[in-house]
Amino acid sequence: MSQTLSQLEAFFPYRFAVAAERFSRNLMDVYGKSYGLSREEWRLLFLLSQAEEIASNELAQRTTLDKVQLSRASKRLADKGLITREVAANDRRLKLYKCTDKGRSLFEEIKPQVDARAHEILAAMDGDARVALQTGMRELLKALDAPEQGGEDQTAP
Amino acid sequence: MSQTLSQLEAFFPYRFAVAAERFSRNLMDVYGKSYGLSREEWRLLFLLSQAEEIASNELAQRTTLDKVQLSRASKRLADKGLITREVAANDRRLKLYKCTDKGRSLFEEIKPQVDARAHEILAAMDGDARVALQTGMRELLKALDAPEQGGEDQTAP
DNA sequence: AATAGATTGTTGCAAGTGAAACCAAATTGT
DNA sequence: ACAATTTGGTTTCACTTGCAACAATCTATT
Repeated sequence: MSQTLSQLEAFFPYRFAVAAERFSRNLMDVYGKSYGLSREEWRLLFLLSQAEEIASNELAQRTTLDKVQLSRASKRLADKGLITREVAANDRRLKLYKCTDKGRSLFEEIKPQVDARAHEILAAMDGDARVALQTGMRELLKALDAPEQGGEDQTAP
Repeated sequence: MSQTLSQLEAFFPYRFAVAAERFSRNLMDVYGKSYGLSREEWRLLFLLSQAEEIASNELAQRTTLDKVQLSRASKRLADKGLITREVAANDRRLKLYKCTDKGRSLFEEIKPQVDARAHEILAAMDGDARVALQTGMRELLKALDAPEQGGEDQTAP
């Protein structure tokens, strides 16, 4: 039964990365294969479908997308007619992103399927383990957000 | 303090992916920036540094690397002189991978640094949260490994 | 033994990605 | 008001990645 794991398989960072990879890929199958959205496009559409209008500088803070990814993903979404992007009137460097009706309705179509798939995976877990995972993840995110408690940059400028 | 999260930020799969991405990137900084190894190369070196000799078909099972990734990563590692790969005598389609002394000593040099970085991040978490994360992750991996309880493949062959 | 089929590793090509360069617009300092 | 710096978005270039075709080798069927 309990076959011994290789040291790599026992290595927590590896297990973490593998789990995340599989989980993510599982969901990508839903919005990717069927609807041709990349992960960045999906995230952006997700965000925009809820807000009326978001400026690019706001997005940069709220997402893990850097400006290059944002530029490319938004261009593709705009080409597909799912969002619009127009230059802001007050600051013409910025762009204002809006979800079109088409984009919003596509999101409404996809979202339940993604939820279902995620739920399907998590439902296979024990209830206690599920909450453990969620609380653990929340704390990990805090730890990753924390100001790198000193050990980050040893080189002087 | 507790600013309301956007629905995307509250979406568990998103949080999971972000956490994994940051965590992984943090470690990649160690073996990547300083030693020029890709994640696949690092994993392969990790695995090979422990075993005497591994055949490619074994590797396919034990890793998340598909055959293309394996071919490319192993070629690069071989070019750097960190591993050797020779065709198996009994089945000349297969290849046998071995870690060279150079590869093993490089691994021994990097591994503690990766451990240290991982520990540094996890140490910023509360102890309870840390074990919660680990048990949750273990159960999630089980759930992901599980025979996809029905909903996976609806297309008949 | 010979052909058909399956398995394995590599390669070619198109699409994607990251880092740096680049251009446009705004802000600051003089 | 003008030049210098800063900020934001796009583009370019080199490199990686995923998918599919490919060649090489083994297995099975006749």
